[in-house]
Amino acid sequence: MKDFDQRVTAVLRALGEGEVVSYGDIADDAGFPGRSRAVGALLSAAGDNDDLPWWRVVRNDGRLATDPSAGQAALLRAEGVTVQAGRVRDAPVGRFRRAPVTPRGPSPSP
DNA sequence: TATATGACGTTGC
DNA sequence: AGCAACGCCATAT
Repeated sequence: MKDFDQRVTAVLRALGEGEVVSYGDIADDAGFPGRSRAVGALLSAAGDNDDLPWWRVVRNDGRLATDPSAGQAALLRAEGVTVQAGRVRDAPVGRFRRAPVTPRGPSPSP
């Protein structure tokens, strides 16, 4: 196991409920800035490994990582994250590392 | 070893 | 806001 994998895995396991981060943020926190794509490859290799909260990982734009078939939207909603049109809305778009999820219902009036 | 592919990110239009 | 092109890194063939 490479240090990269070990680090990324640790960061993922450190995430809590409703905490959504992007690939780039994970790589950055793991100490490997710029390897966002490598994180995706790692999760891809992990596959159905439930030990890793892959569903809490989204794109930097807030869009879901995998296809809707993966059920990532449902998993995120189960943790209190608001997903609309395949996109996370509980966090500021751009760089939302450990975005604090606002547990509330339908109130889209920022 | 070289080429192609992809669970990404940024920039430009 | 959305879409296309380029760049970057790791795997697979």
